[in-house]
Amino acid sequence: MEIINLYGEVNQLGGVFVNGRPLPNPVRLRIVELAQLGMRPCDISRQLRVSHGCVSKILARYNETGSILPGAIGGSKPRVTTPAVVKSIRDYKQGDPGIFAWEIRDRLLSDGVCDKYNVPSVSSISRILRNKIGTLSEPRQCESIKTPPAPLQYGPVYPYPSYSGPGAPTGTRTGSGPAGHIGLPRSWHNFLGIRAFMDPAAVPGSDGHPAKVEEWTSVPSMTNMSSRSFPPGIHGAEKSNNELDVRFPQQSSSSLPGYLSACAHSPPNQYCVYGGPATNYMSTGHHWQPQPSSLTPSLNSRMTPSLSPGLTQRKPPLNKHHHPAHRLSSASWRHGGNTMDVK
DNA sequence: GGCGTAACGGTTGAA
DNA sequence: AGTTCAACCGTTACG
Repeated sequence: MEIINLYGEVNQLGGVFVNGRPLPNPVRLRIVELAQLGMRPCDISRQLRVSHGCVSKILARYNETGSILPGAIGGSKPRVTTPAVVKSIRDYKQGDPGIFAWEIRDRLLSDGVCDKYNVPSVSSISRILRNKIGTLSEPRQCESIKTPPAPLQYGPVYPYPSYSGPGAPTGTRTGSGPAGHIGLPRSWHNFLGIRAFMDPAAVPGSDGHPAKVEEWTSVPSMTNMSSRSFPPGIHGAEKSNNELDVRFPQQSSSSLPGYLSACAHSPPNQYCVYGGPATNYMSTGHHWQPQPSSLTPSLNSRMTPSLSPGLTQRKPPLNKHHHPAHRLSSASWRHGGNTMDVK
């Protein structure tokens, strides 16, 4: 694979990508737009010079979640050290300053504060004691000596408090199955595309979080994409991409509101905020707080127009079977007098 | 030829 | 401060 510069590589189609990093939102948006215009995925792939696997994935995700945004990269599973757990630990510690971490762990279980799936590990408890309750007392040096009576399973800690439903883990992780977009393993994902709809106030927009756009702003040519074609309000998201020499001509007829709503599931510095302040579309900041019914976001309701006030009506989900008449030549095509130059 | 997806190597960020 | 781990990414190759 040819390395064209510090950041970008070139795929087989000649498109530039950054390994390990999501495509810029404008490109993702463009993929969905083109698909909604009836262009076949293979043509989109060629047109945007994005691998068909990626096109397929993005469109599948969009169909699934209603969001064009990438998932949350990095980070860890939702913390098990919820305020309630910390409070309990504090209480235990206050009640018995000499209590050991493993004893706390046992008590969390026996008292029902946690279940076996979300009980913090001993090391986590130790860290809590050290970092959050450190001032209470510190007989901790003994903890490494006083070991639990039996080897406890410190394995994965499970993100969902008291989650013991049918899908409860059987010794492995909870959350989604492999590649699940529904039972998303991290709480961010539980409201993929949902939060911004449900709680516009939770979409702070440009709140000072610096968007990590440096790579893409450096990418020489993300295959000629232009921000012109994106709906108002999304422009903030592609701000950085304006610098790209990208050329997409037509004013997009598809406003595709809500495409970017799912940025709530991305951390503030998440690269998905390519363009920084996408004020009304992107939520920054982590939203680890419990999400009501978050495990089963209604994907059917995700596109409910009423959930996206002020935004134009969502288009229906993409049809998997595009009408042949909508096939577009990859050479050039016109929209509103503008011509898309493929090369 | 088009499409879905596993494998792969990479990035990221909380613990 | 550095490491680990598990999430995600897009590309590639295969069926």
